Amino acid sequence: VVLGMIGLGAKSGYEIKQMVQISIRFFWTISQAQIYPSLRRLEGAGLLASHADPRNKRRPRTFTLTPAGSEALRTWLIRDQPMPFELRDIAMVKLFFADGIDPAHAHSLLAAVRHRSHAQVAALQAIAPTADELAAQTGKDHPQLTLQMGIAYHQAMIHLCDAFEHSHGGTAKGKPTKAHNPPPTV
Amino acid sequence: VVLGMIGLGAKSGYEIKQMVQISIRFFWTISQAQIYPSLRRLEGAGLLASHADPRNKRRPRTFTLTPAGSEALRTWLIRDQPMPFELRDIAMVKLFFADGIDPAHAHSLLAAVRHRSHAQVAALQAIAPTADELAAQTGKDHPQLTLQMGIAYHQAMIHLCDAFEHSHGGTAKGKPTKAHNPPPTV
DNA sequence: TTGCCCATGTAACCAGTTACATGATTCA
DNA sequence: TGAATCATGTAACTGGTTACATGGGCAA
Repeated sequence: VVLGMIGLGAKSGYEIKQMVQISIRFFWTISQAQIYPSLRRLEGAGLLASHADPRNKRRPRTFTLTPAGSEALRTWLIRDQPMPFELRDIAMVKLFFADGIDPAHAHSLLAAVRHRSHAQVAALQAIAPTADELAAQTGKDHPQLTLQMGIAYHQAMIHLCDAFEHSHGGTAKGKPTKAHNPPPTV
Repeated sequence: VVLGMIGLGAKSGYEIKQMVQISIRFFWTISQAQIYPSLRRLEGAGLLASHADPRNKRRPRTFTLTPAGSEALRTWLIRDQPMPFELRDIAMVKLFFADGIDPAHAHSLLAAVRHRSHAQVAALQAIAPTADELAAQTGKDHPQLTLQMGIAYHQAMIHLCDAFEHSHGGTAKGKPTKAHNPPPTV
């Protein structure tokens, strides 16, 4: 990820963090505390070159890919390696066990899940213009693809929440509707 | 998860592991090495009671929920807590950066992702009968819901892979088609 | 001159994993 | 009697996090 983001134009650790935040955070996160040690390791391995601004020491060191770094990134990308799919979602765990609680609470759990997916869709759609712009200007359209995958996932979740609710008596009259609920924590 | 699985009828650590494997492993995993210490901790906290078979020491100790354990599970399920969505998917990371590699390799990466989702859908559909049976016999249908969510996710991935490929020249003739590729590692 | 954002760095911790070790039971 | 499966247990590691610390530049 670090090499990839520098390949896409990130120059400092700080910018890497930001780019992750507005691009791949839906399916990959990286904490700031990992980035700086990684940069040093990659530089030590000859995959990155840093150019410190001599006028001051604290301003962002700018990193660029060395030829070896470009090559390492490329070979990693094309490598046919196992790609395990790892999802950890407490919401789904709770939903799975939700037959053990009363229908009212199960209903608001479902509402919380739906609400969360709504929020995720909104957050992802907010960065869509950036991806579209990138595609229009440079032809790089894979970021659009991964973004759409994120959106599609949460739209599917919302759809299934709705379908499940309808199959359970439609307007649950014994229950406060979601509109009156305090917004569930996400 | 441990309390929940025992609530659903798992009696031993071994059975918990198995139940996770055939139910929630799509969105939550738990390694065997965690389970036994957890069981002891939960028993120490008075949430579980164990009944060792006196005739031999190695046979599965059977655990049951104490009233306090039932209550703890229930309050956890209805608790309005943050439910962060955590996905880590190397495949999506590679796809995101795939504009940096040549179209042929990008294409086979896409094929690998599609193939993986196909496999996931198949694996999930294989356990659908179990969930259906549970719903028919006991009325517990939330496991069906979470299962469908897993399936829907991967179907959406497959759909987007196809759409993306079509938008990129349809039958990529410069490329071996997926049918001729060795099955990509997953 | 205060406060906020940019930017880097690190110590301490921790959840969870891999790998290994062991023993009982069942079945061919 | 040997292999496979059921079943439990633990040591060692590790990838990653939180929290804290620092310091420069800029704008009100």
